[in-house]
Amino acid sequence: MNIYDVSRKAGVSIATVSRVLNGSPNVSDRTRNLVLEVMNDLGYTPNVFARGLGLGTIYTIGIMCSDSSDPYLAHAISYLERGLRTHGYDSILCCTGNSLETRQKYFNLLRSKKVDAIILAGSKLIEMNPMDNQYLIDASRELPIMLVNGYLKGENIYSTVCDDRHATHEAASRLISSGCRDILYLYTSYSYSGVNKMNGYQDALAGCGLPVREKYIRQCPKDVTSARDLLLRLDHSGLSFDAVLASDDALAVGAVKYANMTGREIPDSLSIIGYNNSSYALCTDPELTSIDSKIETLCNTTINTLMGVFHGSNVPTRTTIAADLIIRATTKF
Amino acid sequence: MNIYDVSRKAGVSIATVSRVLNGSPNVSDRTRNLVLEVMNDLGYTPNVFARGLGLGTIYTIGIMCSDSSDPYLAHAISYLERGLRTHGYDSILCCTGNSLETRQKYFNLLRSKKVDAIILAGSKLIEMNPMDNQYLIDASRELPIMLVNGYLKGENIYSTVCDDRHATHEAASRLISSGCRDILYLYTSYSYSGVNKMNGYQDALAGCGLPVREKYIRQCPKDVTSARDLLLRLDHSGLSFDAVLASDDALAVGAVKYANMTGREIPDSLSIIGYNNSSYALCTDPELTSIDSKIETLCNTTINTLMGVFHGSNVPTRTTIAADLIIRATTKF
DNA sequence: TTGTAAGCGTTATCAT
DNA sequence: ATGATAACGCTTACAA
Repeated sequence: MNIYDVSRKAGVSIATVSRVLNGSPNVSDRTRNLVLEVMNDLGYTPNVFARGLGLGTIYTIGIMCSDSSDPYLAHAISYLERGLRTHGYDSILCCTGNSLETRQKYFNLLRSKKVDAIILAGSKLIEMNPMDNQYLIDASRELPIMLVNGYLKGENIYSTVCDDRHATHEAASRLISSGCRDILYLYTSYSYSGVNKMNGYQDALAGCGLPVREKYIRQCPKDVTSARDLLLRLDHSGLSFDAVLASDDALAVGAVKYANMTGREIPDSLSIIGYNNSSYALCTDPELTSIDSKIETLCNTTINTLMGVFHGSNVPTRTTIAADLIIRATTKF
Repeated sequence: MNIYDVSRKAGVSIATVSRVLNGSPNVSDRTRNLVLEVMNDLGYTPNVFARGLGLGTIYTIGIMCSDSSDPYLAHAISYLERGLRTHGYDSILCCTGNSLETRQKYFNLLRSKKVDAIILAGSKLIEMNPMDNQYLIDASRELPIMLVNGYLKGENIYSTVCDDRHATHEAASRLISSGCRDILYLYTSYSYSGVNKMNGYQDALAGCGLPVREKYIRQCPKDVTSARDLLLRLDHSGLSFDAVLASDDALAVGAVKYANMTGREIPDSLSIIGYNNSSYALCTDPELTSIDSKIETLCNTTINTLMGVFHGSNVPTRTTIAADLIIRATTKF
């Protein structure tokens, strides 16, 4: 079943069928309807390969992420996929894990599939060592590279980022205004976004004349239990803190559990702020104050920018979206 | 840059290049190495469209799900994607939402992309009305249809399901053994899996000589707050219950929050069991007893079955995986 | 408005 | 072991 079958049955040439297929205006209504009807009768669907061969594109975007089961990335993928589809694009998903090597391998695999663009979701996909991102810069000569919440400078590379630094700056400042002095900062990774968040925290302390102490900046695997246990250990070791600012809601949930275990009152004895305003934030008692990183807006903006690139519009290399502080019950303000 | 460039530079025919590309044994080592070297020099990558045109396959599997941001499905997608990739297959992701119409549309879209198989993740994609699944049965003549935690009878349709019925049966039975008499059952959807879970609950009650009461079987949107509020309302309306068995951890978390708000002791005054053993289960105090539905095993089995189908092995139409009851602190056993 | 025919880059089938 | 060439099914000039 191909375009020839349709053309034969409709009594027109394959060129005409192709025109109908591609919505060319140079077809009479009568012919168009005839062809459409035949297509329907035959249950004809055009062959994408043949089409791709001619067009050099398949209306498919590659999406890379480290792990699609992470709630933040899962939402990102969901929004990206939905958004792309409304523009008539499919998505090939690629979860790369955390090794640079496999990431490059999958990146090339996507390129070999002739995807029209590659979206990198999550700032963990950008390496801190500039050399390690060279493959992206090289590839960007051939196809647009879109970064969701990550930044990399380059000719055909477009970044949409959340203003994480400003967000944690505000969060920490408000903790300080509400009387907190010993704010523990919990983070998981040193990504573009991770560094910005940490800087915001540090700037806020410095801006208020408070010391930035190494001991109050702690790395922790991104899961509830690890965070809870870390805080129990820190507490046990004699470190005193009256607030926890976390780079992810999972860590903040761990802080709530630590407080519950040790009998500390939230927010009177311990204030807690999470990040991402995920469904985790509503799981705890009291519910988490959290920074909404606007993942949906981030994804939609990324897609709009990409469509702009495809249409040759003049689009910004970098778009910054402001985060929102969602105030619930783990803070005194 | 194509196969002609390589053939010219290597001084051989395109047929020979193609043979090298496809690992044909009918090439002398000398020629093979020569061609390989030229390919490397030129940075040549074969064109997937042309290849697909000839082969009629692109080593790509379509994955459909209702919503990739649901934690259960997000994990499923992650496992499926990873597993397929280890077998050399790509995945095209398609989130369809809950309307049958868009589902059919996307299904056909995947078919038109000539994917080698379609995996339907989550039992919500199978309709209760058999007529509405006809499109799957029709399509299964052309390509294998794989169901993850859903069942549909058909020639080329393969199901891998979790024994949900047995799981809730055991959970409810143990609640009863531990002294509970008024077990509230919370569910979200009437899917294949949803119905099985409910039946397990009902059977357990009946098996213990307890009445199955309509009032104790309640539908609820799959989010923490809705579940909490529903329970508050039921409590307020005078319904008395001493246990909650939920079809999803999110609902069970809502039950914990209800208990916290009303001051009911867990598990002494209220026992709670969730489903899926997701990260939600560790967010609450006390932590949730939950049924582990073995999503990873489900996905891996699905992929193994699919590879079996591709290789013409004799594979089972339906594979059932047993769930595990993970006992934590919201039950008296 | 419609048709003809030349690509597009592979794979596969013949010969040799 | 290698080469020539015909598919594969579409798009797109160019002609009519």
